[in-house]
Amino acid sequence: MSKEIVSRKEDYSQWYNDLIIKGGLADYTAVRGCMVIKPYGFALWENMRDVLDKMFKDTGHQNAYFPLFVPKSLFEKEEENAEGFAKECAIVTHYRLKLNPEKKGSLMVDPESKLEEELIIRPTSEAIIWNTYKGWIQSYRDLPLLINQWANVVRWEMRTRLFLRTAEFLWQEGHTAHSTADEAIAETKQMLEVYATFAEKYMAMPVIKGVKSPNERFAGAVDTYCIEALMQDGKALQAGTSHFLGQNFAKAFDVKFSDRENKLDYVWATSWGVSTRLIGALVMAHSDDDGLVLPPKLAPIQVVIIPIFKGDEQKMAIDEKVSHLVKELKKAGIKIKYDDSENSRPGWKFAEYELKGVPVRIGIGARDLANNVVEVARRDTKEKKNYSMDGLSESIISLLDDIQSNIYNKASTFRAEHITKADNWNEFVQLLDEKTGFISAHWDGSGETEEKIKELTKATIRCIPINNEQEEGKCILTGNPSTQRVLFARAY
RNA sequence: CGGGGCGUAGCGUAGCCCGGUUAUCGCGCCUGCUUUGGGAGCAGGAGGUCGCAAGUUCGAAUCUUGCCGCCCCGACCA
Repeated sequence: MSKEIVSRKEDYSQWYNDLIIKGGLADYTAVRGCMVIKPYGFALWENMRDVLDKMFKDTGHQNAYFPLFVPKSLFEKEEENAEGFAKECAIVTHYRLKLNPEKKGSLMVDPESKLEEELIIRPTSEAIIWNTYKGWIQSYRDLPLLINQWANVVRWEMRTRLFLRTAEFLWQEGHTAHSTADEAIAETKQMLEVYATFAEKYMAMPVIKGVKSPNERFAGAVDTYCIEALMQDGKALQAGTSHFLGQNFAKAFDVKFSDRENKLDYVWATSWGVSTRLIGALVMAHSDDDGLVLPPKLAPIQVVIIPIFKGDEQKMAIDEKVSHLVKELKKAGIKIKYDDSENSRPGWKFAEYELKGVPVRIGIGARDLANNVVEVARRDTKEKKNYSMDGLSESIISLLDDIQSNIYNKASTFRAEHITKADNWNEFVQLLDEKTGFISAHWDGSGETEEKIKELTKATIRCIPINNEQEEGKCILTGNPSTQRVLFARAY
């Protein structure tokens, strides 16, 4: 019973923490603001990573790796970017410790070891990468340069939250260089599509594709494209970003190329990334009061088999039958676990795998052997049904597909119900407070108005949706003329 | 850095206001038996610098002061 989780309605934050800690994904550590990702959580990340990595490679990208440390002089070259991250950097100033003469058994920073130049632990890698690209790019023949890196980064946030905002997190960051603005913009949009496809097809999480307002734009970008997801508490979550960087970094790092006419020009850049935050999004998008609900396409365990038996004789008969089933299901490409551990009883296992979000559970006992059936329980609806053992792999595959689309549809319905139009200020505030979710409203396009709305309501412009419908209207706050609605929400 | 709260076994906690035997209870853990189709039952057992330091006192988990750490709310943010 110690593993019971707090209900979502009672305490949303506690519910979220319980899901992650008791579901076995991650835990806090001794390090401030950092977490340890446990094997089950990491297996989930690996599955996500594998899918994304393949999508990147299918769109012509290659992986590489750049240093963790960024010398301060490089870091500060692109001013806007440096300023944007200045307040959340971890900095290496020394390289050696020594015994503390005043306190036996303790160490102190050796003042003699002060670095001539401080090293910034990357909060993002544009600086170190563009400094490297300078040496790689001379001609249009070297372009486009399409590189991705899987790495960890550090952002010294004031307040942290498992997966959503930790001091250190894992991510991928793509950094590309192009000979024309159009090509770079096309790349930015292409990667946004990749992210959206991943979120919807694999995470079963509907997202809105859009462009950030100038206030919310990535420091150093010309345009920031994003995918925005909606969580079950009605708050929005930025799930991925793709930036068109213009020539800002090329100019800051002096990266020029000769075009076909032998004219020198700065290259055009993009960067794009998603992080372990996606795990937080996944957790919040689908889970319920019984625990995690993981989409079959990403679940580390898709099917768990639990034997129910009295005595060794029954156990052996079940083992024998299950070994054939496991072989059959594995052959069909299903990630399966047979939990025949005798340390815990069936009821405990049922609850445990529900907590862990395993999409399908198969129960098998002496009774089932006699009838040539298994009991199949699906995590999303908690429905239980007997399935014939004959052709089990086919029926399980179609069940997994069904679960995948069911949880997508559920999230999709929820989101559709939580995008609401507001046409005046009172309505806007009331919707934010009572209905939550995305509010579609007119905005006069000014940064001050956006800032003011944020101050008054804590809502920010999540994005201006791509291919947004143009419509005459009046700004929700100022009444100034507006040409389109944008999406507001309170966000993580 | 501002406002609030908390630190007692691996986890969650009672006791603190009003100082007094051997620090409470639940989960978990260990041993044994019985169990096993929705988080098992019984019996026995192990496990504690009561966050740290100083002070008051015959006596401190409890009172005082200082420090440290954590959580929540705000500013910041993928």
